[in-house]
Amino acid sequence: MAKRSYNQYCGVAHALDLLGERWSLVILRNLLLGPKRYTDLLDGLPGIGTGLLSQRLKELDAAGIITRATLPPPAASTVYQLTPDGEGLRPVFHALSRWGLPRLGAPEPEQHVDPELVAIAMEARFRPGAAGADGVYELRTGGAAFRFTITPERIDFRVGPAEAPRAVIEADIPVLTELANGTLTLGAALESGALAITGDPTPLAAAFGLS
Amino acid sequence: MAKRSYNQYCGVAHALDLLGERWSLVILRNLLLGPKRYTDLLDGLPGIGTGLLSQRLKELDAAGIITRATLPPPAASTVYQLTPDGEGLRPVFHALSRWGLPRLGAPEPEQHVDPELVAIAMEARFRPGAAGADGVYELRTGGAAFRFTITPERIDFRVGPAEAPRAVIEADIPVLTELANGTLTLGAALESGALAITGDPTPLAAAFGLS
DNA sequence: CCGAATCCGGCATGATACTG
DNA sequence: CAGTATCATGCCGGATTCGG
Repeated sequence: MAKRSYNQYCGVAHALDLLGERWSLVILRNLLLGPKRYTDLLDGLPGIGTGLLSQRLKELDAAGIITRATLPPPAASTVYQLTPDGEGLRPVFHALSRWGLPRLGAPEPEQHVDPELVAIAMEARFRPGAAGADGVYELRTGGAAFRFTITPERIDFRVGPAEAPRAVIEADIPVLTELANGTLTLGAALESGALAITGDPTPLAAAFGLS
Repeated sequence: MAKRSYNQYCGVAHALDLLGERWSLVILRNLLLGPKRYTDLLDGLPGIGTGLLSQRLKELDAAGIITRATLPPPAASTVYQLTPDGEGLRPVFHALSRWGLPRLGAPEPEQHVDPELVAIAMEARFRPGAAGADGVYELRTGGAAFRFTITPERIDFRVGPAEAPRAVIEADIPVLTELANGTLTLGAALESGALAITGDPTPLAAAFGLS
């Protein structure tokens, strides 16, 4: 039985044929910060059901968007990660995040709140071309730490702390969300104590277009 | 009964809560070139089924992404159109088109081929910032004509011919698709006669990053 | 414990028929 | 033209089970 398709000669429709099924894009979003194991994916996707996750991973693998890899011993566990084709989806996620974030209010009780998701929102907020912002930084939020590297054209977030970061930025998840959103200025967040930066805030303000 | 949701505090997930159901994004894509009637949407979405189209239009209306409008007499027919929030989705479609187009081969027999869809691919291909490309142009393909207006930051496609365009570009749909894709150069297309431009091709080459 | 496969009730989808 | 009603089918979500 053939996969269902929109059957249109159109880049958008074809993208949605590959990515538009329920959970597909959300799974890929969770792979943006690096490889993940099956169980990690399950934990980050409340409600998915193991069978459907398994099926989606197979479809995305068959489409060349993700690969299954086996970590070297002693870890020896299998992980899923984006292929270069999958990495090419980053602009799609940035656009979705920039559109969706302003419509997201305060976290509701039943909502799953995850530090990785706000890291992705920050990645989407990044504006290339800021001068003098290059370097490695650290973001701490919701009990997690991320290391991010800025170059003039690119930003790269990874899970885990940074060594000798140029600056460390720390705030809770809703504050960072409002910041990524443009609802809250950097100045106001620093002044109220909702956000702390150790090191020089100037390059960060430039890289994220914050005032 | 509550709509189903990914229940995550994340801009991407929230966007997909509003847009991720089957057909939603494809319907919105078909509104990118201007308002459409119910039947026009049905014709452009083979396989949707009238009930589902009706339901999706209601959902998108309730979410503030589209509006229902009644044309002034004597037309007096109701059309659906993007709200400003819906217009804000353009970057999402551009990103999806740019990702999906390279994976789209030649049109297959069962695929629905539509001139509007290639116009959207051209819109997605547009690179802002080209100097000296401002003006009104016409695109003719697949039996349809489009008028597009270029400013330094923006391009705007509309259905229908242009008056006194600065240039007219004409080719069939697969050729334009390959061009939007980068698979075919402007030079090669002109030389082979697959594409014709009346007027000056230089500003078009600049605006679309074509060689 | 990790990484699934299987089964099942319920809802979403797709096609057709029908109505204001 | 612009939808609603109905119905068969298949997809989704949840629980359970099973092999490494």
